[in-house]
Amino acid sequence: MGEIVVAAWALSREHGLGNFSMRELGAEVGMRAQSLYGYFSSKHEIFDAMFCEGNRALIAHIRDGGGHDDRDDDPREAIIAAGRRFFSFCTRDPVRYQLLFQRTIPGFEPSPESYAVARQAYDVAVGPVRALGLTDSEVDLFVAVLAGLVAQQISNEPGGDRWEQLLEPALAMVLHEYAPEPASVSSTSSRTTPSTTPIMRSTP
Amino acid sequence: MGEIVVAAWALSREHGLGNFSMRELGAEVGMRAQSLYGYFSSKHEIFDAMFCEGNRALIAHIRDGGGHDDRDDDPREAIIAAGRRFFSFCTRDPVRYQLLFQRTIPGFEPSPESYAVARQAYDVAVGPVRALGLTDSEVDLFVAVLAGLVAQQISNEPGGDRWEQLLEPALAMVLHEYAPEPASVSSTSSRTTPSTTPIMRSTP
DNA sequence: GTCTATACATCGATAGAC
DNA sequence: GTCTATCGATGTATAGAC
Repeated sequence: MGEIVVAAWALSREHGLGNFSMRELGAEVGMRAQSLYGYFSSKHEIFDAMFCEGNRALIAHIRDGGGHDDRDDDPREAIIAAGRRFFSFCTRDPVRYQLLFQRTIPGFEPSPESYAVARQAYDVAVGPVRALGLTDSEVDLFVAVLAGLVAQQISNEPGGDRWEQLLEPALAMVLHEYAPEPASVSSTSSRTTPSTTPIMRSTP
Repeated sequence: MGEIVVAAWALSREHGLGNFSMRELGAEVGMRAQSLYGYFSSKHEIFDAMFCEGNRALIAHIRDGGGHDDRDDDPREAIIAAGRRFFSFCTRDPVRYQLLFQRTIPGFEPSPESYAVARQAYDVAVGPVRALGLTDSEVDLFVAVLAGLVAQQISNEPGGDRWEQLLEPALAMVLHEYAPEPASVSSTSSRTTPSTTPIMRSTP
């Protein structure tokens, strides 16, 4: 059962997401295609198991992705660190990224159970940003910037670091623009509010 | 020939990108599936024609997307305007966006001819940002922010404006952070360099 | 639980007649 | 140029032996 999902990931990384036949997948685990239907009632159910497992892996990767760092006590450093972990999670396995965030398999919709895991993963990933007390719109902007960097890296230079190098300055830019200055070091800054008008959203 | 491509777009918008059979496409233009091979030697060649046409449409949309505006004399306003045009181009036709920028059709690679059009479209779209004299990395950041907003809008709220509303503040943020102040209005600003260190890139 | 065997509709694609 | 005929492969499904 788990072995089938592992083989499905392997074949997807080899030939592209979902580009494997049931006969091929069966051969990979020493079965005929028909026997797979004893475990999954359709190919989409296999995708659903992959989707669920991928989101669980994201949760684990964000949570324990590098042990505790003293700098995590600084919420800004925690955000950068979480961003790095999310970025590496996506770029190190573009096929998984495609299944989890692009969802391009025709007709595939995750089951309610798997979708709940995906929502949980989102909450975990976005936690450090929320902890800063930003508005929903500002959280949206954070996530969009990170998503944009990931998407550009994967589609334009898979395996490279051209956009990964922009991660820290980009997140620092958003922090600099929208997060209140930390009440430490020095209070010489005369500015306590964001330098631009707060972002307004129409949909609450 | 053009009629076939039009029908391919229509079917893709109806059933998802590429989710049409040659038989279905043939029926749409009053042919049998086999006759389509007199115009295109494979289904991928149809995708290539769609890809090429989509990029030509992008070039046209960015160039004449709203007549001349006096504010276009201000390079910052020109950037915001170009960003808006790119955003609307993508969100108004998510299937086209998927073909041009996600490229999720298994095994499809655009021909060199079509890819050249795509590069030209990129140059046109990014022109206003380049005109500001930013580094390549800063241009990358601009594009990534815009790409992230588009991706989030399309995948999380197609037809809505939750991320579209972030477009102007987001681009203003990048301008505020990386572009020198315009030499107009007042010179009271003591800051003439970006507030953070310039972005460095490893790959030249 | 997995096998063999068989089936069906559909797919992209090709060959050859007209 | 468009057709008929046909190909191998696919996802899905069922029946029955071991």
